[in-house]
Amino acid sequence: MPELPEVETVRRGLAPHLEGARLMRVDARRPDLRIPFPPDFRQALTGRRIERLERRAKYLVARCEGDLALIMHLGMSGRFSVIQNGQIEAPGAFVHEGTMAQADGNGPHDHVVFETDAGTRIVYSDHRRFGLMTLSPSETLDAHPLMAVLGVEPIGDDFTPDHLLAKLEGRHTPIKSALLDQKVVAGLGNIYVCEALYEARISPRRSAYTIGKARAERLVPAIKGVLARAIEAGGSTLRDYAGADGALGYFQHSFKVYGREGEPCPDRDCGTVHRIVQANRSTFFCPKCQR
DNA sequence: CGGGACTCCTGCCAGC
DNA sequence: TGCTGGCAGGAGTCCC
Repeated sequence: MPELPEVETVRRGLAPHLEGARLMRVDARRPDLRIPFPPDFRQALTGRRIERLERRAKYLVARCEGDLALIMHLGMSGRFSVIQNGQIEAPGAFVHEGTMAQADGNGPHDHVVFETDAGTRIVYSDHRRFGLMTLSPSETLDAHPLMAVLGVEPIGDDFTPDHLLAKLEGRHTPIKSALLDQKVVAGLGNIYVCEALYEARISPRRSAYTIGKARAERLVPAIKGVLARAIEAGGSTLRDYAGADGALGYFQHSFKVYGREGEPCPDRDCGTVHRIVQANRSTFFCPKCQR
């Protein structure tokens, strides 16, 4: 369940190890994750230098020399471990169900191993295999089918109340579902949508097209604020990382409503946090103050 | 064509 | 105690 802030935290943790490094060895231990690895995956990447590690929505993109981009998605359980001199030096990036042992590259869920010219091993583990890795020409990355459908970045200047209103026009789906649609805004997941709607005091059940200007002007800053604080928390986790368990991710943060069914409305103490199911996903909200 | 249901996958945990 | 079924969900696909 990494959402935008967790992916950004992973990017910041991996960038020092990947940017400027050359991949000396690339090993995919199985034919696929959520989608098959490209047939030339290993061959195309081996020997190539990575210039930049970028993030687009929940995707990581390694921009390589020679017009090649490596597109990566963590799915729900994807994580990276960085191993230097046989020791795990940097966080494994993301753990969401308790604490798992750091990947050493030999575990049953260690699916991809990169080795750089600095002698660093970067191991991608993903026990549910909802993640993916694929390749694209770098120059036409935005036209890649996975990228072309994505809406604007919620933390960017293009994400404004007016932009959101235009995207929601005519959409009769609940606002909760609309915000999970990566075409509307790219990078939100179940948890931060619940949190942002709570902060903006908007009911997750409200039809998207009825949001209106005033609510949109609360919702957009709420989304940006929730994400910014989560990125900040991830950053401090990275800085503080000192060889503990390497766990990064949601469960270092605390949420106001997500997972808090039955608890009192934390900010306004006006009601109780309820859990409902929308589009097969749990939604947590306070029916008293979210309208 | 919009929108909801379904699907992939595996670890975990409540409940019997 | 040990098994089982349900649940978690990102995002593509399918169907009404």
